[in-house]
Amino acid sequence: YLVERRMGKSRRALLTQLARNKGFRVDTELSESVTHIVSENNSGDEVLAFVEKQSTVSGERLSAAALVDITWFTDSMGAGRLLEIETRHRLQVKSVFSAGASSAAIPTYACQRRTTLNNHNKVLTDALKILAENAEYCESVGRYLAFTRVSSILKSLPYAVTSVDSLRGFPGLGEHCRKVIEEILEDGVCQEVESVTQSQRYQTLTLFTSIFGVGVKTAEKWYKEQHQTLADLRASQIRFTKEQQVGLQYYEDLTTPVTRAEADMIRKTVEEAVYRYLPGAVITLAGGFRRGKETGHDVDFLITHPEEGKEKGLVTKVIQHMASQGLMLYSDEIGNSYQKCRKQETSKFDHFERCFTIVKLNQEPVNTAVSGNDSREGGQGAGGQGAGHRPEDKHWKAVRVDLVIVPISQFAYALLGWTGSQLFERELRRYAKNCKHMILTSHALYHPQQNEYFSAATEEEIFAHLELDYIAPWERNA
DNA sequence: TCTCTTACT
DNA sequence: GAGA
DNA sequence: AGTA
Ligand SMILES: Nc1nc2c(ncn2[C@H]2C[C@H](O)[C@@H](COP(=O)(O)OP(=O)(O)OP(=O)(O)O)O2)c(=O)[nH]1
Ligand SMILES: [Mg+2]
Ligand SMILES: [Mg+2]
Repeated sequence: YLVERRMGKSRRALLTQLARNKGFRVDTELSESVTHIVSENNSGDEVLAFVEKQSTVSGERLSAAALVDITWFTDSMGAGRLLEIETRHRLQVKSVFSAGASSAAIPTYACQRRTTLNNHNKVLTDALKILAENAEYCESVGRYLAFTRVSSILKSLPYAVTSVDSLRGFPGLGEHCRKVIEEILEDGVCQEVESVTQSQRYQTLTLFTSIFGVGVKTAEKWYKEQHQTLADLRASQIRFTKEQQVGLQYYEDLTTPVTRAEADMIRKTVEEAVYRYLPGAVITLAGGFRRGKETGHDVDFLITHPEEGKEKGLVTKVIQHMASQGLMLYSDEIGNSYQKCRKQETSKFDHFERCFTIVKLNQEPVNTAVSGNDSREGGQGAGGQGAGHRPEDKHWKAVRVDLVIVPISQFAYALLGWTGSQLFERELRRYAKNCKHMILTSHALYHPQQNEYFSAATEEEIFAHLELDYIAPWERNA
């Protein structure tokens, strides 16, 4: 396999052709059948990083392939056969651990690790996620966290786990998780996980908690009342909250993943409304999309202004404007009144506004047959006919959108707080408290003992205050 | 035995 | 469920 | 009780 980076498309094609003419096999895809990875003008570390990125999809194991310099390739071409790899051919990997030795200790907190989207252990992490969810359904926060943390460690590994022995020293990985992993490595399934997923309780609570406005408590209550399907709920006499009403009404749309392209379209709409009132405002896409995800359950935006205070009261205006366009299907504004009024202290806090909305995203009329939302009454304007199916002329989609208006002085904290992932946030705050005796929120970082607040203009500065290595947004997929 | 993120409606 |  |  020839690495294109720094070699160039044309030169790579030329060398590939040349080698094949001489009877060598050259693959254009990385796979486990690759024996040599040849690169030109890249360091061993760079090639390794590249290989890791490539092998994300199917988690192939390439550890057998040797990383070699172009000189090995040219020498071999000259000799007309595959030469033994000499030291001068071998690309040096700085991290020393190329030889397969178990590498450095894994740090305890997810905020001390880099977790990108290429998960080499999806089967294992999916299984642990199911046990975590099930613990949540048993209202066991502790067990939920324990399973979730181990799952996150496996997501951060640059290789696929193949033996339980290699798991020694992993923080938070105890008897129970080890047994789960062992069973899956052995025969592909774990009995406990299988019995959870096939249980009626797990399936029903998963369905009910996927409704906006429904948490574990409510799902459990409805399950105990013998409800099992959305149709049951809709046909019942249950008194739904406003959130649950829209959650059921737009269920189909809200459970359909939002694409990056849709996020960009919504950004345009938000920009138009925001700039109308505050032309100098700056809008930043946060949440999972900022971490590089291709899809999400919602779209998260941060809005600020270079002049402190200019942003005050913006949320309401933006919501009202979008509502006047008929684009606001639901909104819940959240201000900043303190439940716990801790001391006086500056205008450090003050205005910080949020709004959870459901917006109407206009779409091109699409021809792909059946799909629909609420099974009884269709959309607003037009006639929703066919029982349970989307009318042909429904040309929009309901999308959850979160808006956060933040004064520039708190922007870095809000950005860090709203970029996630959720586990990354919890771990950052847990680390701050336990290791640094500090409290981190999405507004500030402070030291209660010394009554000191830390200002930060960038996320880098916050990591520095915490004495953590900087972790980039795409490495926060814990 | 205690802890497990923090803040809002 | 696991660590301090 | 729910949301992020
Ligand atoms: N502190 C704190 N922050 C949270 C919590 N839940 C979410 N956040 C932050 C981090 C998230 O990345 C950000 C946006 O939340 P979302 O629910 O939209 O999740 P995210 O965008 O990561 O994924 P998504 O694709 O939307 O499901 O808000 C929480 O429980 N505590
Ligand atoms: Mg999101
Ligand atoms: Mg969100």
